[in-house]
Amino acid sequence: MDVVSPELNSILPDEIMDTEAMAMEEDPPAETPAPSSHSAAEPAQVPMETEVPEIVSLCPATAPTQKTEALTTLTATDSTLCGISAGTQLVVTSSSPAGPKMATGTAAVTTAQPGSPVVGQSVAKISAPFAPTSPANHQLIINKVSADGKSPAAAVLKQEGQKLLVTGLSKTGQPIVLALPNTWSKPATSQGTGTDVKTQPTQFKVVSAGTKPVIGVQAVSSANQLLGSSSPLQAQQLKTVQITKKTPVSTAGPMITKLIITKALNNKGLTSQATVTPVVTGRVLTQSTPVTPPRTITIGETISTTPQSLSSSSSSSNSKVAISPLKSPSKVTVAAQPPNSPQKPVALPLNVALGQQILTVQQTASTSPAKAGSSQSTAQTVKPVQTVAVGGVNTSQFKTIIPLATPPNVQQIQVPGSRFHYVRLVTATTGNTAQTANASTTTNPTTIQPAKPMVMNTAAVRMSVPIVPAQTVKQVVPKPMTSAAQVVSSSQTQQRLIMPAAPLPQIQPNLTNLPPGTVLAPAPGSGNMGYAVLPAQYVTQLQQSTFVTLASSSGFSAPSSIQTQARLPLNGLSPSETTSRPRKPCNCTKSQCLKLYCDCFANGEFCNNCNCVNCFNNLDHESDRLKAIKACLDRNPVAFKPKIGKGKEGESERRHSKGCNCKKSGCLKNYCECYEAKIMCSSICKCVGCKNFEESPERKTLMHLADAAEVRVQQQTAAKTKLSSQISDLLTRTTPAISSGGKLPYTFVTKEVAEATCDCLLEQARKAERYNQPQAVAERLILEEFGHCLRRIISSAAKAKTDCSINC
DNA sequence: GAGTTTGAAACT
DNA sequence: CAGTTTCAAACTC
Repeated sequence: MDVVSPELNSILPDEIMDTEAMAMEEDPPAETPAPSSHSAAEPAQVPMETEVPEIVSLCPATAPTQKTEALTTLTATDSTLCGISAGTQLVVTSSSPAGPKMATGTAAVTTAQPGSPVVGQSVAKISAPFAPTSPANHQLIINKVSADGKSPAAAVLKQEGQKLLVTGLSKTGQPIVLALPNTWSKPATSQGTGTDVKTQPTQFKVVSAGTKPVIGVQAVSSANQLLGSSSPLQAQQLKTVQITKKTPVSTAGPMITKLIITKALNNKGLTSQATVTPVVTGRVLTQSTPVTPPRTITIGETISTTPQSLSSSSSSSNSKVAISPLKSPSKVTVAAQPPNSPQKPVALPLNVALGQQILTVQQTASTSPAKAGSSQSTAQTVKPVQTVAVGGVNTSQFKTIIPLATPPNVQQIQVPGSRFHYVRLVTATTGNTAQTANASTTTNPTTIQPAKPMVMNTAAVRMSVPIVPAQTVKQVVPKPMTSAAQVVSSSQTQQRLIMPAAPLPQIQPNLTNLPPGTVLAPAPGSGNMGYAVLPAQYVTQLQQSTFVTLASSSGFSAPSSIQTQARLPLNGLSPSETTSRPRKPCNCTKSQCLKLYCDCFANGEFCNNCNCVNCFNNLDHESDRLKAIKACLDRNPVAFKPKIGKGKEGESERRHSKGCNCKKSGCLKNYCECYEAKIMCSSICKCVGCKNFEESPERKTLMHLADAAEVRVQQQTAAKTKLSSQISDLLTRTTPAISSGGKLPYTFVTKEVAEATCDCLLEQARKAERYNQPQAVAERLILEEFGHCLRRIISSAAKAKTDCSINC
């Protein structure tokens, strides 16, 4: 992993990216969030995975019905509507004309010129001119932090306005709009504990990824800003919205609640210019597009009222999260319920309804004012964090909603189905926050995991949030899913999020070569922003466990303070995952799976179901793993980049980046990395006696043999399948014999009958051999003979049964 | 399954 | 950078 200094972090809006894509990206993402410049910097369009334009509005709302009201009456002082106080809801709504309208509708429409800030409105309005082209990848990270526990965030917003960053444009120009009401961060109570915490500018980060995994736009300002950027990105859309909300607690100081929504969208097919109609009702922002169905994401904090889902498809239960991989309109509702009273537990129901996938996440967080009060600046507990990784159809769409709790705790969003699987974590830091959070991913809202108080540095903490099986809290109730629907979460394994990456030695980040599992973290005591880069494999591994609950807190001051144990399945001990794990297990014995000898490690994966000994390539040894990654990168900055890449123009499309050095194998065995990758050696190879070239007769012979073997295997498999089917069919047809008390046909397979059958089969084999029949033919003859034998046996059995019934 | 071979990775 | 060692996968028996 890499640890990025806060300074670097601050200047890296798009540090999270696919390394490969980054390498291909020539133009660094514009640091400035200016929409125009950003769009200009965007590379050529790439196919969008999601066609659905989205408008995401984040604002607290207690009920959808209040949205309209908030729209019209929302003022800077209107903290009740969008305030952070308990019961408030953050509603993210995205709708398109084609789809069902949201309950809130579009009360307000604001169209802003590119880069033109919207100021003066108490209601945040976002409208970004998006280029007709849409980015393939979108990642939106919004981090809103109000460190000021004394003054209401609303006041700050009112005066300085909110900052809104809009990034991510659909291929068709569909914008992703994020709107936050001015009162979003406004605390219900303006009480400050008198701490030295100063009002910090509301911070939003929006990162969109196009050809790059993430093309980020980061803007931090106290003034209202409208940042819009259109990026002709292609590929996958990843949206990450992280919202940090601080609710000042009279005694404990501000409490920060973070919500992260990551969404990967497949914008393919969108051709119509998205009509952006950002409506900020103070609670709901809606966007409608002519083509795509509306998508609604509702994130709400509710105190007494259950989170209301605006989507009809979403489950009525607030604890359900439905995610639809389909392009069909979807709604995502996330309700976070911070406690008005720090002493009361806060339930953060997360409702996301997307198509057929339904996820239920119940998150409960409680704050302990006493703890916070005792140590205003240091005590902090990890808020419950939920991560939902959803693999959409064809893995093109994903939506992940992760509510984040305390600032140091960053939750990650997994976006499977995309080559960009990295998650950017933005951490809000308020030096003085104490929070106790419990998180549980369960339909049962009552499940609460007591959070451990943690001492954190005043500095922001970045951490990686790998998802591991939860030992304690996770409770998942499988939802009935349609065949097309994929269950995001599995009840088989409990998982939780852990946040290991605490103060780690800073690693000079090489953004172009971020290794898998890279965590961008600030040095202890500095910086507020954190980034976590997760390897793509994490997604795969995490997909197995949908619900992740961060139930425990970890101290970030020292690695040893990590309280949450990574609970990856022990090697070979997780049968439930074996079926979904295509990768070969490693057998490392001496490397601790922390060197490139280990394929798992080299691929950026955690060891899972491996046969390794003394494995450190897991979350239990996150620190060691990070160090090992750093060491590997020190030796070879591109150590984690794919070895097989594009060759020079005119050469083979795929070639080994370094070339092989084979001496004895002739590059015709799997020892050779080129041969193993099924590519021919190239000019950069240093192999001796290479036979792995186009005209090589040995290679051709080998290939033919391999093809023949493959065909043979397929034939055998087909024959076995057919035979099995026949046997099953025969047994099925003879089932009545069982019910009638008769003997089953196989009872007639006596030793003599078996021997006779074998003789028949052998005779067929000899026959085929005599006539030099191919093996396939011989196998067919044998199988056919076997079928004949079975029929005769069954026939005899039936005859015997008939005779018996007559005689008896 | 044990032992050997092989070449990349790591080390000097 | 070259030579050597280590390592784990590939391969053979």
